[in-house]
Amino acid sequence: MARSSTTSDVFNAIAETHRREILDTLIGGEKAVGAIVTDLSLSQPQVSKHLRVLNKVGLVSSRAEGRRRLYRLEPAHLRPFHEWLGKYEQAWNERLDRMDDYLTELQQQGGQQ
Amino acid sequence: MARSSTTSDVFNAIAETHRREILDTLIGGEKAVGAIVTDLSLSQPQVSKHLRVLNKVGLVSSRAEGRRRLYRLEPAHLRPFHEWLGKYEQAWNERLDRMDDYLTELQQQGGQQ
DNA sequence: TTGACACATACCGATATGGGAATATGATGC
DNA sequence: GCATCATATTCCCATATCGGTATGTGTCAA
Repeated sequence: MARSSTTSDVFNAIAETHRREILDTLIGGEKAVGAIVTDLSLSQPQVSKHLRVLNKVGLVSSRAEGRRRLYRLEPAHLRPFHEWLGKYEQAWNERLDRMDDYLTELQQQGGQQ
Repeated sequence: MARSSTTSDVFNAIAETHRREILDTLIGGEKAVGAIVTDLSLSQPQVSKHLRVLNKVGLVSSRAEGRRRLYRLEPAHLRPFHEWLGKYEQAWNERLDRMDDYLTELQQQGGQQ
């Protein structure tokens, strides 16, 4: 059965490292598929497929320019994340003291590497 | 091969609907496994396994109390997600005008249902 | 029309995942 | 020790997903 709710929801869309990288590279602005391919050193079909997923959930949109296809970020569709995360802000603040532990932990990890 | 980076990162952990529900139900405070099972109408092994994943990425912690095991939320570990989202705030603001389109879209969807 | 270029799709194999059923572990009370 | 309760773990199957390779589709130039 695997991941019950299929890839067509936003949370699954960003679960993939490569897809997040694609989104990251689009922060700068519109980009053609080929540009993403060279930027991230991924295969062309790989990129096309990931873009398809991102497009399905609305995180990117595309427009044709000649024989190229320009993709752009649609940050408004990051909204579900903001809203979901918002629910945790209170709990977050209530246990802000624990944050220190976490940061220390991070530093230790960084030092170990 | 499937999901290349395995379930051991926060993004994958929150990609699952049931895991998000479990996190949601823990916002109120510590809860025993059995309580989660009845609250969400999931099977006990299902809950245990999801908790295991959430625990691995640090989103929850557990403590034993008698023969029960109480899980609590560790919101500080949502930080990677929070930071990732932060990168998009600028792009977000730059294209705040598009937000209107999105909201309109939402309203239309709501009206159609 | 033909060929090159840019991208999308289809098909396939390997792998990982979620869920169910059964069982193991561990604590409690008798 | 023994039975019971609460939870964790194991085994198994069905399915989804990622990536590669090959091919389709559409656009431009000559």
